[in-house]
Amino acid sequence: MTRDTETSTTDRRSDRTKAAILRAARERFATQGYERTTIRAVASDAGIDPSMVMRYFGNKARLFDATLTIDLRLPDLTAVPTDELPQTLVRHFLKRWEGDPADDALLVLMRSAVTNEQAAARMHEIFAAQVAPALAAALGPELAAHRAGLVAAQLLGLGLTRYLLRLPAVTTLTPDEIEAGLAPAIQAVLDPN
Amino acid sequence: MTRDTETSTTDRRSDRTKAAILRAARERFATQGYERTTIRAVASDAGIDPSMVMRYFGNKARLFDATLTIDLRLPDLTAVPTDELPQTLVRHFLKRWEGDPADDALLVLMRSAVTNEQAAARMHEIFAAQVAPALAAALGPELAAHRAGLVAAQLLGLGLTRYLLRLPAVTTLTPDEIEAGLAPAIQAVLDPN
DNA sequence: ACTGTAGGCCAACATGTGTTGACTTTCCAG
DNA sequence: CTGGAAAGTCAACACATGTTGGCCTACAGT
Repeated sequence: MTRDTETSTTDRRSDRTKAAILRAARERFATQGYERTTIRAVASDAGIDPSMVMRYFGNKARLFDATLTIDLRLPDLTAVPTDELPQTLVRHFLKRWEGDPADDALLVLMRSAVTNEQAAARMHEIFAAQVAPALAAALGPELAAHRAGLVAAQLLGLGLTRYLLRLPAVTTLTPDEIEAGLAPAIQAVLDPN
Repeated sequence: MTRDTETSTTDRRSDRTKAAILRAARERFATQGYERTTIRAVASDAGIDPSMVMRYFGNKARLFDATLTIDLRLPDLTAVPTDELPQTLVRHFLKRWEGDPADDALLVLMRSAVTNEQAAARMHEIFAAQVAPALAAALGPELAAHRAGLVAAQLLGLGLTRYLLRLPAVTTLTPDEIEAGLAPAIQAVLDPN
């Protein structure tokens, strides 16, 4: 598509198609989930032959796996005052998702993790590696251990109902309304009493 | 299995196998979702031939549809004091799910609704027909209209993380801990301020 | 006993899928 | 120029799945 005469260090031709495959795969997995996404469709989106997908990623499961590299990009929660923590969280996820939910890897993952063990396992990893530590740093380890799960439940519940199920009662709310409604709820979960 | 010499009014032989198919289908759809559930597997579970499934239900989509008759069995929320409403809700859903999540139709539906339009539409119906009115009766229509979605998000978020994704941080909590942690959160969502 | 019908089984078809291997084209190093 | 590897295409295999239609079997009504 674009001119590419500028040869950046390692700019093999395969890198571009590999990237195109990944982009197409993310899109498909995101909108249709693992089972309904076909190698043929991904290849077609990427403008190449299905066998290329196999050459670069081995098989469907590994392609899927390559798709699931996720960085929640959580801000440093120790820098925010405790009482602003809930709204910071809600705002952070809303911001991520309001852009283009269809290619946010976290939603991709949610959609698949519900029926796919591999994806569910990856979800556990992400929670353990990113969410839990961030909350532990902000709240102290004991409290976080008991409450992090419920916080995740609330945030994922929002993602589920608004972006995957698209429940009208949730999609009609504005981001501001959601922030105003949900932040106090998360605050309540975090309150130690 | 059981003796059935007592012929209750309309006890055709087909009714039993039809019921067996439905039971098997619920179980499969619940644990594997729509796509990964095969007619052959359902038939095998029910101990009959795949073609029987077609005879009774026409096709896979209609079998699925027959599976989705859901009654949340929400208690009469007007009978509970407003400040006990959240814990009543949390307890109600926990009770339903703690029994055998695998054959609770609501979880079946959630699992499928994430990738299946038909199921998602049914989810909308159930929310509109059961959750929204119950909350409207207890809270008044205006408040309910703005908050019911977030309440649903929180309850479904619980179901998602605990029973579908099985996040350790949530599965390790006891029902009592969940009730104690989540009820105040829902209360916060309902607080009009 | 006879027969029609509902309940059930079997074998096959059509299709879509993941995956493979052989063949062609591109393109750069020597 | 030229050879050989990298990048890509093509056609097919093997298999699972939804679905169909023909056949068998039990059994209730006559």
